[in-house]
Amino acid sequence: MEYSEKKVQIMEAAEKLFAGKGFEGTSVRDIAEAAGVNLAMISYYFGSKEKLMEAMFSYRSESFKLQLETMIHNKDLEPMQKVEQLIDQYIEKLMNQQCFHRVMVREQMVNNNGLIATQIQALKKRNQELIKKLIHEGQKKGDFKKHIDIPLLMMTLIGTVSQLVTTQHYYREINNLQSLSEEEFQKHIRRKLSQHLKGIFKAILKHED
Amino acid sequence: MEYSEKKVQIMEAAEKLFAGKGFEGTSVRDIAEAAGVNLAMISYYFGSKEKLMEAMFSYRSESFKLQLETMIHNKDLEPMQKVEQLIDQYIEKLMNQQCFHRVMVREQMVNNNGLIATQIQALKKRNQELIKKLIHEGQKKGDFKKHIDIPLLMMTLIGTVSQLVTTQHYYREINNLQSLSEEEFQKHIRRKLSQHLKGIFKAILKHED
DNA sequence: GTTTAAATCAAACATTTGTTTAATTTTGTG
DNA sequence: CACAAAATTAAACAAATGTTTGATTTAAAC
Repeated sequence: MEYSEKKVQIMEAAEKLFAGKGFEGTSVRDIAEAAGVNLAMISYYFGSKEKLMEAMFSYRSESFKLQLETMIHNKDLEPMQKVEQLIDQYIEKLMNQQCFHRVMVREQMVNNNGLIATQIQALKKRNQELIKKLIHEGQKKGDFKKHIDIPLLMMTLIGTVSQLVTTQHYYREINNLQSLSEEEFQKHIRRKLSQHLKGIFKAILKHED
Repeated sequence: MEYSEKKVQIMEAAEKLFAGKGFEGTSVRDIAEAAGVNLAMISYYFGSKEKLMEAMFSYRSESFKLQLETMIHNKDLEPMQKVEQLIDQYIEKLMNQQCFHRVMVREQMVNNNGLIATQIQALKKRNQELIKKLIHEGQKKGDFKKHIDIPLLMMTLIGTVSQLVTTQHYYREINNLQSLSEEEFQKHIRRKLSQHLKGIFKAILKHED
């Protein structure tokens, strides 16, 4: 599907609303108003509300993929450095697309076997493969421990970032960070998260217990 | 509010539906049918759909609280043992109330300042206080490191469990666990999670880096 | 400038929504 | 049994929903 300016306009408005109020909680009229287009344009361009959601998903999925292919084959980086880059990339992607992430969190809770579930599954599988390669490489080099539960490790990476993104207002309050500007706060989160997760990964991948 | 048998019947049906399709995605007629009561009974008992949600939330919140008060003051347990019990209790609560948890995940994403947001905030604060006490005790005894970011640590605990609960079908597939019965699979998850999180906590609380 | 297709619009469409009504049945109490 | 309160029901309600229609405007091509 090609994305005309108007289409993108609608998809981005829809994304924001879906993130805040959910798919069912957002009316087509809400979307039309937020996008500044006539109500009928949504059916005209996408066919239906459901198909708008699918289109938005495809649109965002593309830019949500981690860009690791070249980095992975870089011989100048230690495995641990690569893992750290993976963590930072993941944080970056997720923090930069918080709305889309919220939509994804909602969607993956319903185990429908529609187009969107398939897309989420594909995204997950792709990232899982990448980190698997990375860790196996480190194990072969003797840098990492044997017997690492990679899916569980991914749960911790994704889960921690996701939890912070979806409940950041709590985090902000509990840490008395209201004085920070929104931008400063976002930077603060990224730095903290990066540090925290790298520590966890290092411990799991390297330390003996 | 007192919970008559019929009220509980309705709340539990609603919980299950809200978990699967969200609040807005569930119609009052859906709930009535699932609970086996007449449509009008929901307004009759609860006043409105919104108030039913709030009632269900209060009802479930009560049994969702961690029971740690007595354990915390037990002098026979090492701080690390207490942390491990905290982890296991958290896993237990969340795995036993997966539907309610899903509803909570959805709700805490919308930063409304209604009754439900307040209840979630209270729950979080309570658990946060408990673990704070626990960790400070361990630090005083010299068992744990100084400078631990407790809120972030909670993000990892809650986030990891939550991520696994909300995407367990994906986890099951990637690990080729389809042959297990549902019950066996749930047990498998608990064991794995417990082991995994205890390792992380131990590393963060004890290891120097 | 005319023609043709695409884009935009207000209005209408049929359903579904949450809630209320008013009548009926059940239950508990004397 | 008689009576009152509570519980249950089918029907109706207005409002909101996603989608379609048919007319009108804009844009592009010749």
